[in-house]
Amino acid sequence: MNVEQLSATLAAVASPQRMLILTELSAGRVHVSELARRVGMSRALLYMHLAKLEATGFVTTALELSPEGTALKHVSLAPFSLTVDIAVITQAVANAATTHE
Amino acid sequence: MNVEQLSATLAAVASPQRMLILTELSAGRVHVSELARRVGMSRALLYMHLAKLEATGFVTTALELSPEGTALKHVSLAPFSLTVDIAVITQAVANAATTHE
DNA sequence: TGCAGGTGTAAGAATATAGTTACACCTGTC
DNA sequence: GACAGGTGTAACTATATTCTTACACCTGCA
Repeated sequence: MNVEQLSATLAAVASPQRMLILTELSAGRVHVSELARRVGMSRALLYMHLAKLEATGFVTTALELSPEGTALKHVSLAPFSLTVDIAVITQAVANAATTHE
Repeated sequence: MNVEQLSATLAAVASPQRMLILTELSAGRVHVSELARRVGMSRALLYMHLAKLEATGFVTTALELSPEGTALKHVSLAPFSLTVDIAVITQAVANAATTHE
């Protein structure tokens, strides 16, 4: 984990809106339109937040067909636990930003 | 810890520049101008970053007189360890933003 | 007096993030 | 066909964050 990755990961979760999304998902997976209604935001905006959460591994998505035949994009919470202390940070800084891992 | 506080805390540390500052401070306390030289940024910009780190408790500052009589603002790393998982987030979301703690 | 080396901040520019609106397209049902 | 309810995204606006520049003021010293 380099400093750019750690920063992106922490930034993804450091948002009240995205914390609300994660909380809503903790009860179980939900499709995008329903999730948008529950958290009270437009689908377009939710897509932006989901893109950040998915890119950093906090959620996963799966496009599936409903029994009625319409496509539903299900969003699921991915298990995670982050610990941030000075050792983690110095380690991330030590890894060059250009390093793959 | 409510969602606003948790968000501010995570956002404070979710910055490559501020991670570099914390790493530099892990070797010991440094005064502001010296720290600015070491991390390669202007003092004005460093003050902005330090304000965020101090507001969220990652660093402490102390204004002291040097042996030569000039004032030096020493910056010290505060011990910290954050754990972020879904329980921490749901708990923060459950606490109203207007709640004090 | 004139530097050198500090502290502290205001004001504006540049950039990134967040949010809105509107569109195209799909399936099933009345 | 028209409608309800989905997915997906482009383009734009609004706002927040980051960064630069410039200033005022202080102490010690040649």
